[in-house]
Amino acid sequence: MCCQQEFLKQLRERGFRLTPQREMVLDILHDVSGHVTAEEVYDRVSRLSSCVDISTVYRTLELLQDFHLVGVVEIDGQRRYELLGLHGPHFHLRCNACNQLVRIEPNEIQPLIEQMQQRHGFQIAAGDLILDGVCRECQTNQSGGTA
Amino acid sequence: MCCQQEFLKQLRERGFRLTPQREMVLDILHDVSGHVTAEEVYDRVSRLSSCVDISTVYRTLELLQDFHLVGVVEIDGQRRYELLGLHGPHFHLRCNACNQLVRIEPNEIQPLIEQMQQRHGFQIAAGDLILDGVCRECQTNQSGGTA
DNA sequence: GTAGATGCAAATGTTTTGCAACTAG
DNA sequence: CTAGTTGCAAAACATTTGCATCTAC
Repeated sequence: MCCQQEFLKQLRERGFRLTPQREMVLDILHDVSGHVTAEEVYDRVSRLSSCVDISTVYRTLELLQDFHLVGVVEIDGQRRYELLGLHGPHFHLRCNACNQLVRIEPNEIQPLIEQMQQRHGFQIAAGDLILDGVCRECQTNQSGGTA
Repeated sequence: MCCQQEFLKQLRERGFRLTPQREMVLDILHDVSGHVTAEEVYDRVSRLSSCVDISTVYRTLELLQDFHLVGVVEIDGQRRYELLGLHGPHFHLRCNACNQLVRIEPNEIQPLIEQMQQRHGFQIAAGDLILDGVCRECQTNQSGGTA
C-alpha cells in the first residue's frame, strides 16, 4: 500500500512497465522484511509462480536499487538485499561471533546523522547501516577463545 | 614497524610461518593505506616479485582477517580490504553519487559506540564502518536529477 | 626432516549478458 | 502495434580448493 505505489510511480515516470514478476519480487521483499539473498528471493518467487528466472530477480533487484527502494549489504560474504521503502532507513548491530543482527531504532542514531550533516555537510541516506562488533552473550561466552 | 611485528607474533603463536609472500602482501596494504581489492593487491605484489599467485594473496588476506589486522568492506559491489593494524578502527562517509570516501575520526563516533555498549551491551569492534549518503557537492549539483 | 606454504589449474558459486520470444501499455 | 521485458543458456567474474612441489623453521 506504499512501496507498491512508489514502485509503480517510478516505473511509469521512466517508461518502464509493471510486470507480474516485478510485483512478486517486491511482495517477497515486503514479506520477509529482512536481509535476503537474490537466491532466497528467487526461491520464494518460484514458490508463487513456477517459472520466474533468477536473472529476472537480479534485474528487478537492480531496478529497485536504482529507485532507492532496496538497499544492499554484504553480510558474511554474501550480498543481501533489503527493502528500504517507506519504512525509512534503519540500522543493525552485527555480532561477529554469532552473526546475529540486532536492530537499532533510527532515533538512536539520529544524533550521529545530524552531526555528520553539520560537520561534513554530508547527508546520510543510509538505507542500511551495519555496525560490527560482539554481542553481550558472545562477550561472556568468549572470554578467551575466538570463534 | 608495528603491524609487521604483530603479524609475526600471531603467526608464531599459531605455528604458522612468515614467508616473503606474506610479508609483501602486508607491505602493500601498508603502502596503499586505503581500500583495495584482492586483484589490486595482486597487481602490486606482482610488480615486486614476478611470481606470486593470486590464490596466495587471497589466502594471506584471509589470514590477516583472522588476525584482525585487516578488515573487509563491500564498496560498489566489490570486496575491498584494508589494513586495520594498529591504526585502530576508523570510519568513512561514502557519497553514493561520486563514490568519494570521507574519513571521519574515531572520536566523532565515540558517543555512538558508547551508547550501543550501554543500551545493547554491544561491543563495537568495527574495524571499518561506512555510512552511505550524499556529499555536500553532489547535493548541490544534483538538486533534481539522480545519477 | 617435517609441517606448513606455495603455484598451478581446475572447480565453484554468483552475477551478468545476448538474444529470440513474449507482453504490457 | 511497439518498445520494454522475459527465460534461457552461455559468459563473465571473483573466490576457493586439491594437489604435487617447495621451503621456513
